[in-house]
Amino acid sequence: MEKDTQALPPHSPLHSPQNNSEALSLSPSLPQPAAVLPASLPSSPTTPASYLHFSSTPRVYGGSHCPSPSSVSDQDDLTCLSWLHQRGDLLPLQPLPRITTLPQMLEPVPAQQLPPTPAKPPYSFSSLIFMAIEDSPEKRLPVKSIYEWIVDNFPYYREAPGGWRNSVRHNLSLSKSFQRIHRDKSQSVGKGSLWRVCPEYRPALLEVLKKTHYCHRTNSNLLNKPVLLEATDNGQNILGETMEISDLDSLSSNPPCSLIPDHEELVPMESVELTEVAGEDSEKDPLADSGYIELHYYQYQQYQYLVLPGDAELDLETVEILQLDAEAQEAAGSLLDLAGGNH
DNA sequence: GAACTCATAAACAATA
DNA sequence: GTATTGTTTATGAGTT
Repeated sequence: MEKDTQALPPHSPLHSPQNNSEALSLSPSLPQPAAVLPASLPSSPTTPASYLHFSSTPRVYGGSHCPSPSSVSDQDDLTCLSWLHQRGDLLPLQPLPRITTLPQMLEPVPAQQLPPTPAKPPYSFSSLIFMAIEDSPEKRLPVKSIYEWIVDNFPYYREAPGGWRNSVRHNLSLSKSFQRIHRDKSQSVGKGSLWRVCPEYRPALLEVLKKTHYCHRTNSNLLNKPVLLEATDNGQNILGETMEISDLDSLSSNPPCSLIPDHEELVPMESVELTEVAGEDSEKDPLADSGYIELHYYQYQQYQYLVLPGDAELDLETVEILQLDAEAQEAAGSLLDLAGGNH
């Protein structure tokens, strides 16, 4: 309540809802970021409740979560994507360089507009399989585990007709991107083979994944079908356990704002060091040294919210710029070597 | 309109 | 015998 308003700077720009989709459609359908955000996040000293409206978590990847090659076996290569299912909408971004104003609240949104059923993820089966395999510690999975990963991360498939499993198998068999590995008989548990991502097709799969992600940023239709709500029954449980924005009463009485970036307040990002983004928080983020930032998008009613921890706040245009820059870096192979495949 | 990608369905064989 | 896995073919929708 109180903290909500105090988190919003008085000079925050006002934006129209119709622009919202373009600005916020970064991730229409995301793997569930359950347990990504610490429950203490909402009580961040600098952004008490601003995360409700527009903030993000400067989490970084490449640390303990995705170990460096020097410290891990070859099964944990640099291209670890294990953040995919548990970190919500991660974009390969630069550290957040600046703090901008927060958008202000506009008119309330009727709760009736909430999507009744989980939305189908925008990702192709190839992408889903790719994510599933990459998210496994061994970088290889049996079909059954691929099913489970998809169901766990995309609630749509929990209730979807079983035909999608056929599609998964169809993709595995047909796509050159995936290789079947015969299980060691001595270690074989269950039937079937293991599947892995063919290294030479890995960059392409990543590219597709990125494009899908990127493309749907501007697909307003998908804004109302956030996977973040898929697992909830009433659609009001924003992010479930990860959200401590549990005060939905305050939400209804203090409706969210539309999240349109302030074009006027963008600040050059190159002037900020990563360490600044990590903040002064005493708690060391294990992901703190990668070039990545984790963005959490939450859906409340028809709006999406980007959550930043601590005092990091930015507008979505900044996010976009950051992402573009990150992609440039990525292309240069400087960030997690995303497209580099196995080395 | 053609080519292409993708999703879906179905049939069938192999395997645990 | 059953369920699962893997392969193949076919079809239609959507996109380029």
